[in-house]
Amino acid sequence: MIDLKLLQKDFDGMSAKLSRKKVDISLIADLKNKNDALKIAKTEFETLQALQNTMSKEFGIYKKEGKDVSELKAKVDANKINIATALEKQREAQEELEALVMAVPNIPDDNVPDGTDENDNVEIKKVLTPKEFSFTPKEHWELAEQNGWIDFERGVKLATSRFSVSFGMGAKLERALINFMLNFNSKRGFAEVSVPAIVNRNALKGTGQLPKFEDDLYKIDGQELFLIPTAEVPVTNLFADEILEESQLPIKMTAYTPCFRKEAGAAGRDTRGMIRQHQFHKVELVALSKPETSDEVFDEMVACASDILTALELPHRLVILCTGDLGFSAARTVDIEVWLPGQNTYREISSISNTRDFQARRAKIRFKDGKQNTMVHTLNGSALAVGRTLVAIMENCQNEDGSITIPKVLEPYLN
RNA sequence: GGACAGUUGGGAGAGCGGUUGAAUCUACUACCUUGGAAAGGUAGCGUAGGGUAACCUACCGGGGGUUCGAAUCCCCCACUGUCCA
Repeated sequence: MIDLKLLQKDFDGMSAKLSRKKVDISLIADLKNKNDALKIAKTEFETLQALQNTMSKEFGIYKKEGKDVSELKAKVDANKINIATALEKQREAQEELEALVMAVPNIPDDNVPDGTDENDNVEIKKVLTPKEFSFTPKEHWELAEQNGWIDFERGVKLATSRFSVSFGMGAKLERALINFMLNFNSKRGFAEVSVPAIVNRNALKGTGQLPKFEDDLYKIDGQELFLIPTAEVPVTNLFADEILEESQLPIKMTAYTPCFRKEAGAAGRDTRGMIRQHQFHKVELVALSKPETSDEVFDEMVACASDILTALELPHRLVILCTGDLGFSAARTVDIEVWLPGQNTYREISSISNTRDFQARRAKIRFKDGKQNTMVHTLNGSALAVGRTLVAIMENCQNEDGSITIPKVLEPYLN
């Protein structure tokens, strides 16, 4: 959630920044008007309420002293009607404002490049050089089937399209990768947590998936519960509604969870293979930090994810997302794209975001900043998407006969 | 699935329908005391919004109701605990 106080103070500055993210100026103006309207409605209600409170107290005193209350009661009854209308007005204003503000995305950092889509993202650096193949490298689905690692048809049989089943070394590698990544992240100071894969509406509001993106989520029928699209949701919300001690920060966590996405709007994209599945494994990094150190923590997270790929000997590049490609909650995002020789392109394998205080304000995660309470900064990033890592290993480590040479760092995890 | 009990401030734990945002204990912070500490004393100590300020408003699991007035009474829901099937 954006800071409404700041909007009031610096409307022009804020709307200029938000318009970089394609937010309609008229919507921001509307937001400010609604906020002002709410303030007026609130003041009106509170004045009436204060009067009512005073009279009610008098009423009690009158009764005690045995005085006649009929005149006072008439006044109080009359005021009661006014209060009811004022309250109703305030409630309406509140609801209108909330509906609007919950749908406004985060403000991009000043140094995020302008752009309309992923083509305007800016490469920061490349790590490791893709190796030359003396043959035409195959795509991962071909390798996966040839090695008997992944069965796409049986996934469809059990569920529906975009589900798959891993067998043998494919299944083992998934497990190995999860363990390897969790250990790697732990060594970098991210404490391991294990969280529910089902969360309530409130948690999803806290991190920004709701109310705007309900169509992307799997909802449990008849219950206000959803399958998580990412561990970011439960892990970030661990500290919702809490006021942390300054000494606790930064809190750095890592968690493995399955992730579930409807992939609404992705029809026809990546239908083949396991790039885009409805259910996938992911190891996530989440951090809460003081505002002044969140950039530092962000860099640590990017380095952590990138170093995992380096350890796996997978060539990749870092890309900073432009304003048009930035997610709803993010102020700044760096994507890590891994090289896929079969597809002859770099594909996203990790996305690391600093949401500043956007999620913290929604989820009410604060810390004691001297005498006052201040919103923390929340950060999240994949380290890494497991299925896509497996894809990258298959394509990068393939031999001419279709066999795959497993990266050395994984050996301890496969015995 | 059924019955009963509970949900109050960081923790523990009071609270008759009226001046209670809430006793008390504890924790915490500052100061006094001390050579230093302990003990003791004094003061402060929930969150959010509004106001230059005095101060005002809201919040006692969530939602609704009764009442001039609700932490307190009624209804619904959620959660926790105990017992039963």
